[in-house]
Amino acid sequence: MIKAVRGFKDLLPEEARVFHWLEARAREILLRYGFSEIRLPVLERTELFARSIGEATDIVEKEMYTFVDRNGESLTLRPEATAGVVRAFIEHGLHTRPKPLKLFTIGPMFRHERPQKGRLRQFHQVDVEVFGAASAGMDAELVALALEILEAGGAGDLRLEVNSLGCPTCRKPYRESLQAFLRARRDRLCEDCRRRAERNPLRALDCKREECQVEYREAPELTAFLCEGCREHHRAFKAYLEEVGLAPVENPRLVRGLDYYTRTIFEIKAPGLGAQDTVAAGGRYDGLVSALGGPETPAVGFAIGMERWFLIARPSESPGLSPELFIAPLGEEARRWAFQLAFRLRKKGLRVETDHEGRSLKALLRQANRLSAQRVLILGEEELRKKQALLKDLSSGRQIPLPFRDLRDLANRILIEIRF
RNA sequence: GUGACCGUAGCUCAGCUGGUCAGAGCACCGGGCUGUGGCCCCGGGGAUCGUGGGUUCGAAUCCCACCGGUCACCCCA
Repeated sequence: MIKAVRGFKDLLPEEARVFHWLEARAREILLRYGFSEIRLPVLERTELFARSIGEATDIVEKEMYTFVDRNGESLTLRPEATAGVVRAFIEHGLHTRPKPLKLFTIGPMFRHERPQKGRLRQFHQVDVEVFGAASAGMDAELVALALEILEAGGAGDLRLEVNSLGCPTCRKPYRESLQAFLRARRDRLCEDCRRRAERNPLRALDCKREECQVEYREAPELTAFLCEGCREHHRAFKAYLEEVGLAPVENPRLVRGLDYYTRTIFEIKAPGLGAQDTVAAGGRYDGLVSALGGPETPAVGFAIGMERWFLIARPSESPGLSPELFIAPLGEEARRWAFQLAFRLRKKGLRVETDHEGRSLKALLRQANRLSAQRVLILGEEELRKKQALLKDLSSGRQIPLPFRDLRDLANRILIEIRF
């Protein structure tokens, strides 16, 4: 049997319905916040991700679906959405649009990781980006937006963690100081942290090992290195949140797996999700647009992981719509009528089901019942001869005769009977 | 990439000290009710027992490898 590729999952009707409902909640709120949807390709040049996410990140080093196209260029299935949005922003000169420019996109992302709860190789994100807004107010607005979307999906019990990564000016001395600190303790750190110390020292602070965390208690904190501008930005960001009653938890250890972030970063976690408890995460990336060749443009964004959101969602009722009428034809001639009736009635906007397989009346009624059809039109040879069909109400069990002159007339009478 | 646990019908599982062991419930289809659903009763279809090796007279049952699933590490949405 050919099975789905590892980490790639089918969404069966019941799940697809919930996903759809979640997306609808997100779109609704995003439009209210003034965002416009853009749709982007799933495939980009590998170089785009290498340059934006960072060469030395796990994503780029070992998690991308990269292949060489027939014409010899290296392409990659997008592991995240921001790079593509920024690429489109630059490519289409969107910087000429009124600022701030608020965009969102929803779709699949691909990362070759070992699947587990809340982590698939093809997963979906609601990705939200704002270009041309430099101040902390927008950062706070996005946090509020993310929380509102998640809650609209029925997610409760969320924890908001924030931190500031500073800007290149203040991060550089911090990085050096941290690196010196790590090197001094080299032999007491785990293997991973020794590696991180050289490649990406910030990441060491996020280590899960108790032994390492003990060492890091004395580690220099970025907060102490923040420049005046970054310090003020972060203060204002938190103040905005507190003013609307959102309580951010300051987490100086919070870092990002993507190198492009500056200043504000935040994560929204949900207990109960297991090890992968981040449902949404984002931050500011003021340097990325220019780094990719666009005009100097401040930007902030975040992404919600659909699958994780799904796990904590409590969808309110959205049952599939049941048929208003089930036509139960008996015999070849009746089936031809049923086909035509269904065709006409559906065009009139009625939800109609019928059967083409020539099943017994008993089977047809069973099917109608299973579909939760409201009524059944029984149309057999006898009814055709007498020009009188039977319309049965499935909940009461009552059935009434429905006399007719011809097919068109029958369709009209059914419509009247059901609509009025 | 590493580790632990798991892998029998579409689903949930029983069988597993090797010898009618290929079963049950649900679901599906049909019959009882020659043209009337939901309940009940009866019947039917559907499984190379994850795959491939090995041990044995004999393996779903024991061993090995691989594949897949789950969770954790890692990483992240």
